[in-house]
Amino acid sequence: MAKAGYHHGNLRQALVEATLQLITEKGPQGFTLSEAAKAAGVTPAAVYRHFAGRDDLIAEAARQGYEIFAGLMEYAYNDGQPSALAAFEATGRAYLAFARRYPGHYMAMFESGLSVNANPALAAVAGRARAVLEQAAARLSEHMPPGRRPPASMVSAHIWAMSHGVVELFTRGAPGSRAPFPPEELLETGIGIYLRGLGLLPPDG
Amino acid sequence: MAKAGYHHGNLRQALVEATLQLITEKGPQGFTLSEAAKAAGVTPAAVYRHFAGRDDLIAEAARQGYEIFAGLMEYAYNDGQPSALAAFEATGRAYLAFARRYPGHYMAMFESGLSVNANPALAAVAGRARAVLEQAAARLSEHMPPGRRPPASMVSAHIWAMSHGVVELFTRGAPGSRAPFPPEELLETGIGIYLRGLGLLPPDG
DNA sequence: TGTACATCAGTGAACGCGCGTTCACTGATGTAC
DNA sequence: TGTACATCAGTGAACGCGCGTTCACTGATGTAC
Repeated sequence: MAKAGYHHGNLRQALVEATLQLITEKGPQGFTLSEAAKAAGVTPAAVYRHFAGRDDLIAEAARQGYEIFAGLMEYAYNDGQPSALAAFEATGRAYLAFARRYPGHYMAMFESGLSVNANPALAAVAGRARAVLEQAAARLSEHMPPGRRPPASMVSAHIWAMSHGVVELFTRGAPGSRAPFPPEELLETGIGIYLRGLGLLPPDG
Repeated sequence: MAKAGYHHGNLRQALVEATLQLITEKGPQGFTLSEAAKAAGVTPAAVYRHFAGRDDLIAEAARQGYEIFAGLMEYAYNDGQPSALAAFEATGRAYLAFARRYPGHYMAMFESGLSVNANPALAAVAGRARAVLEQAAARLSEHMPPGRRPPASMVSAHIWAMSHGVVELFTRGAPGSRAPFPPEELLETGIGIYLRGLGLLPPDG
């Protein structure tokens, strides 16, 4: 890792990691290209060997984040085993765990204001992550009475919105800050009530 | 408004409005004090007559946002009339309407990373807004079987999280961007399913 | 194994720029008489 | 109504700074022979 010479060895990735660290500390808009270079132990000019600029650096951090995210979601979903319901709940927990464990990636992905669709590689992997959520919702829908079930994409949007809201409002020292409950509990109970509303859990489970 | 002389007349508020405009366009971290001054037609130095710096400017924008927000929520809640349920749903709609109508305020409040508790005036009015949500949830709880009802503060946190998530993910050109449904519909159906899960709406209403 | 050479990652100096912040000032406004 | 004066909001020049970006360069690494 520390090659400590004229050539860095793996500067590209070191810059991404410096960026993630800086985003975690100061937010996606709160740092400069020069800071990232310095954090990686390198001259600002060296950054241009690997990235087009600051935005490109953030985009790569986000891309790696989506990669990890998609992997975690797929792993949690586990092909719908042992049951559609259990797998669905596992993806919810995985969402929150990802946000906690990879805050820099999460911020680069969802709070940097970058346009996912402007970057094809980014759009592809983001789509892969979204597909897991939607498949989980679709499999869940099969257990609902056909006439009354909302579209699977709507269910996945609801769950995504609640998960994201919990992360943003209660995971950091944010506005709701008194943090009445642990985020994990908040999300778990919230999803539980929601699933009961869909008729997928017993009325007073 | 346009006094067009050496003295501006109402520079303080003009600066806040310039700030709101800039936040809407470039995000809470994406503009400078000098830009705000220029947008208000004034020298950067003049800003210091009214604000301690850029953060103070953002804090005042957020404070005014919380003021408007609290007022809208109180108006929508309408003292729980005509029913606890209807009033609760109205606050949900008001939340989204606020985010749409006052995007600069919303971003200053929830996306600027400012610490609400660092500023007493801000903390006070933010608390007032939160109190409306919690009261709405508390009144709703009274209609639930006592043994099984979750705490009112949890219910209000759930709803707040889902509302915020819908705003962040589906209201702007954000990551979920294909925007499968109008945000208003998404929030309304989401809250509906959630309330059904609480036993407050008939199982297949 | 040794030498010559090509490659290219990173340097460091340079540039012009806009930033935040300060300061003595200026001139518009309001008020006392 | 008119004059003198106090107030204070906004000016404009100045400062030092760090930024993004470019450029010719340097020196470490890899490879051909």
